[in-house]
Amino acid sequence: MTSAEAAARPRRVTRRRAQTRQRLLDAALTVFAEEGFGRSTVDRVCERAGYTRGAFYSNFTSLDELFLAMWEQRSAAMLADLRTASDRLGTLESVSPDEALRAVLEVIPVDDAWYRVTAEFTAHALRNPSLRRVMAARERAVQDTLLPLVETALARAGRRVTDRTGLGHALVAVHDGTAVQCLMEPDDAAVRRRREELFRHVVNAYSIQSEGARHE
Amino acid sequence: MTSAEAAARPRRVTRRRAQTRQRLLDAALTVFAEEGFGRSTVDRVCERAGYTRGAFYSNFTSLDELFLAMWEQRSAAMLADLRTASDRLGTLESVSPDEALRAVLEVIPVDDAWYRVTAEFTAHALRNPSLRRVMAARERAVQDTLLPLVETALARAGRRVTDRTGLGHALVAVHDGTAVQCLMEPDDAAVRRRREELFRHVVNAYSIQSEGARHE
DNA sequence: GTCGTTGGATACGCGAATGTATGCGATGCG
DNA sequence: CGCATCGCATACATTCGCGTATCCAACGAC
Repeated sequence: MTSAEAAARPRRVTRRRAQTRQRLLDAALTVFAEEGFGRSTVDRVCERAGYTRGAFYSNFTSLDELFLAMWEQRSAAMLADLRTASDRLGTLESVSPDEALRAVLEVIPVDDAWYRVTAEFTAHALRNPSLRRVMAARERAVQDTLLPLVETALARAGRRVTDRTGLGHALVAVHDGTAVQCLMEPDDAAVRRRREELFRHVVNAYSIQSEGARHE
Repeated sequence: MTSAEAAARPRRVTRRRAQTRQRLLDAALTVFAEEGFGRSTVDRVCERAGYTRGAFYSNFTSLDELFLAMWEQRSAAMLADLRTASDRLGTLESVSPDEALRAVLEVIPVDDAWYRVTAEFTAHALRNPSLRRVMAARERAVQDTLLPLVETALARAGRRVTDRTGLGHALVAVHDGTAVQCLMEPDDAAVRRRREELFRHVVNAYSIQSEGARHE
């Protein structure tokens, strides 16, 4: 319901149709990552997916629509992974904040292609009010998924979050900022360690030792 | 020396030439911010600058070259501003960390057009090894300028930085991450407050009360 | 199997952007 | 003041990408 494609005519989605649509979406990720969204063309996406432009225009009306659809699909998948990990961690008895952090960072891998696309999408959204709203909604969803997990892990370590919204935004900002750094120097393990370190610091800074908790 | 244009033939740079070159650079910022780098064309940049394509090809060989030149010029200017502010703060007697933070944040305004371009450039650099090196160098320069300033301000508050490189990278990451948030919701003052708050937290997290200092 | 429908390929015309080649006024130099 | 070079405009050929219209094959219902 988030995207606008629901407004089109209610075309019956057959299996065949769904497959080519998906292949186009997958190809789009690769092509956008390689060429950049602005320099990408319908031709290239189709070529990569193994179709011709006829298939494209039968499934999408513009590159923008494909881009948005792809981004929404991929980030929804990422969010689902996050929820799964969150549930899994929730059932465990003892989870240290460090373990929780590691688990989250594993689920949200700093994938090269995906982050390139995200960077493009961000730049694109800065120019497009409706895309801005999409991104804002996504950020809220991420926070809603992430915060309970973080709070649970912290609670087990005897800490309580002081500023929920502050922490939520901080986590997203830190993720975005450090992800770029990781991709800029992909072979430097130190960058990733610093990333983790920064997350730890931030989580600590936005929480305090809760009164009833005994230390260690 | 950072860019590669020095490899061209040593063309005498007359005043006239420098002017049109500069106007093209200025126009590029606007156009790239409005249309996105990928969607920008030589035509549009020239139109905006008040020239024709002849002028462009007389000064640059490609849009990529113009983009890089523009980015380097603007970020060099920003760095110069930062140094100026740093020097000015250095001469003052008492500067609280908060004041220093404010001063720095004012010098690095989250300018809409500029940050859109930065986002584009980042995305572009993620795809281009040589641009990556340029960005990495720039980040190092920012850190080299910023860290002394932060350390001085902290020292006056009786604090000492524990992990310089960690703090440097953290500051850049936080800036990038929060700048996006500020631009996504430009009218929301709360976002900017959270940004400042996060900076404070990070600076605190990467420093400790130094031994010889008396509190207040 | 037959027929209607659907999915995608092919063919076409068009506009836009590119890069180059050439022309011409402006500018600097003696 | 005249000449040579410079700087930008103009003209041109070409390529590229788009969107549509049409066609053919695969599929599904019965």
